[in-house]
Amino acid sequence: MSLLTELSVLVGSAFAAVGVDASLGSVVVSQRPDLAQFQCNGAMAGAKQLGKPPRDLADEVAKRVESDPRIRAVEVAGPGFLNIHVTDELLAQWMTSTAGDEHLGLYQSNDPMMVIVDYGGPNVAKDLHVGHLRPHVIGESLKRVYRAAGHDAKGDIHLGDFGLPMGQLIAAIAESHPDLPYFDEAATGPFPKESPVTVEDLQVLYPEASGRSKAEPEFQAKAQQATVELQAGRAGYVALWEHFRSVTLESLRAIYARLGVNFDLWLGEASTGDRLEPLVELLQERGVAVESEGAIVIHVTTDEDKKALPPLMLRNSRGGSTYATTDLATIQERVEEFHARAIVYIVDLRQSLHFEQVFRAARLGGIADDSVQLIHAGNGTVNGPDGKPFKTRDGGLPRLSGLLDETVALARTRLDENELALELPDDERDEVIRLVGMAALKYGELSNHRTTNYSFDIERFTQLQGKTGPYLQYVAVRAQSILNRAAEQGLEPGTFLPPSNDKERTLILSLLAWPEVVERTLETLSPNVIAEYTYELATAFNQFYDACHIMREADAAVQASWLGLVSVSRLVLVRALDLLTIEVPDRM
RNA sequence: GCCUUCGUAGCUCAGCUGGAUAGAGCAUCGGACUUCUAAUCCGACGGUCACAGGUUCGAAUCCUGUCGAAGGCGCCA
Repeated sequence: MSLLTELSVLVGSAFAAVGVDASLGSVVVSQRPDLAQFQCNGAMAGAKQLGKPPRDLADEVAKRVESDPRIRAVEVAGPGFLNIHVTDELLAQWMTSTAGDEHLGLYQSNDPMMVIVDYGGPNVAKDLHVGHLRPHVIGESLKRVYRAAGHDAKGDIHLGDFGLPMGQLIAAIAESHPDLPYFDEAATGPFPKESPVTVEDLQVLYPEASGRSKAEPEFQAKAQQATVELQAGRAGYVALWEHFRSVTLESLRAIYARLGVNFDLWLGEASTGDRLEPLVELLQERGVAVESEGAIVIHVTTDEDKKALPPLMLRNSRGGSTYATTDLATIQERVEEFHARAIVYIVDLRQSLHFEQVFRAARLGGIADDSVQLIHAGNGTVNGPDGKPFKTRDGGLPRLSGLLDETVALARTRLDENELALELPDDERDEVIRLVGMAALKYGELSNHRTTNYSFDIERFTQLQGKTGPYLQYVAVRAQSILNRAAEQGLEPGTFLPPSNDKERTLILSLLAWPEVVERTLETLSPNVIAEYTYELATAFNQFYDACHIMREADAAVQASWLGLVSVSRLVLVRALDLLTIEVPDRM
């Protein structure tokens, strides 16, 4: 329950009483704060149903609503807007219940779902680059939002550890180090525990091998052969592949620790290996998968399509699986083993067609029925500050780890320049700088809508003022600082009094809007809704802070109520930032 | 060629699924510190929402077309 729901119920019953649908009574935060706190636009639509002028209907509803003791005033404006003001007492009541609620008013789903959030998808042997930032941060955020709404969400890294690239690596190493035991066809193991290659080696090897594969048909054939044998379970190849996987994961874990990204499942494409054959057979039995031009495909076009979609390639003409196959098998795995009721993919929008094919195939083949939501929550691309695709001077993509270093270094420069946090011990200050850097980066990322192609401008993101991560951390820390100071004087947050000025009212209204913010984030699957909100809340708090000098307040009851406001403001802000994967230091 | 997404202030972006006078940040100009952390707050300037039609009480939002941008289009992932 939230204040908005309570009001919607009230206004809805008034609509029902005059003979139209109660759902017309949906109350939203006013778009004109100068005119009202809340508004309802239902009269315009309802008037059509009743065949009477909207203002007449609005007047009737207003009359019923304004007699309610919780309502201070209702006005009808324009074509039939209901402008609603609630009593200050109601606001105080809601602050009391919000402060006493461990979820701070957030709806907890009464039908919790198992949600698998698939984000990241880094590839074995490839370093993370700037482009990986988006899905990782958005995915981690959405996973937390699902949890905050009472769902059981798991993040799956879905490692790219399958297919031709693996064969290319094996073929390359077979050429450069033919004496290694992994290449003895008869060998069954055990093989050395130590990896023959480091992750750095792989990062050099992979682009080479991939390039050669395109240019040299002979090498390509070897790579394809190795891929097939690896998938068939040749012991030496499997052992070598496991090394690729483990050295890659080790380096990934380090960077995820810095980023604050946590996966619950460390599965990959290859973990579906045992499912591929039976899946293809099953889909053939069901008549969904058919032979075409030497391959096995699933036709996914429907009559409603303007243009035929390419069929999903289940097995290519060489007998190999594609990533469509593994993605389909992964859906099966998630449904059967994890009982997923929603699978959310945070993957580049450019893969839209692929997911459309896979989702349709999953429905057609009965892999996931309609009780399982399949969602491609695609993300846009990252551009450089010039608005063009992000590239380094040599044309490559900047490495993510380097980018993190750069960001933290810039955060340090900012703090140094402004002579901030100088009183902190060195190690604490270092940690603050790290958190400030990460906040800058993540807020810069998440304040954009998920689908936009945004300009990555670290100079702008690390600004300490304006709509940035560091600003939001600062506000939360400032709130904490007041609470600390109050506690030193033995002052505690107390009973919420009805607000006595507009800054206070605005702050309370902002705090009480939090449940709908999370709700809407879940509807749009875009964390920028929360990012936008944190800035609004922070601004409302700062205005309150500016207008109401808490420590200097003479009236002890008012002071205690204000301290309560500070406390809840800080809690909501910190919670909201946590959903954006942003951490707030104790002081800064 | 076909399909998809996008085009909002000088710059970077929001815009709560069709509502009132389209909002922020940055930049520019001006104001507020004997401070509960000024990393703040207040004000000013800045828009034919790419363009043209249409749908209706009402359109940045929905439909059609034009121009422009990015991306995708069976055996890579």
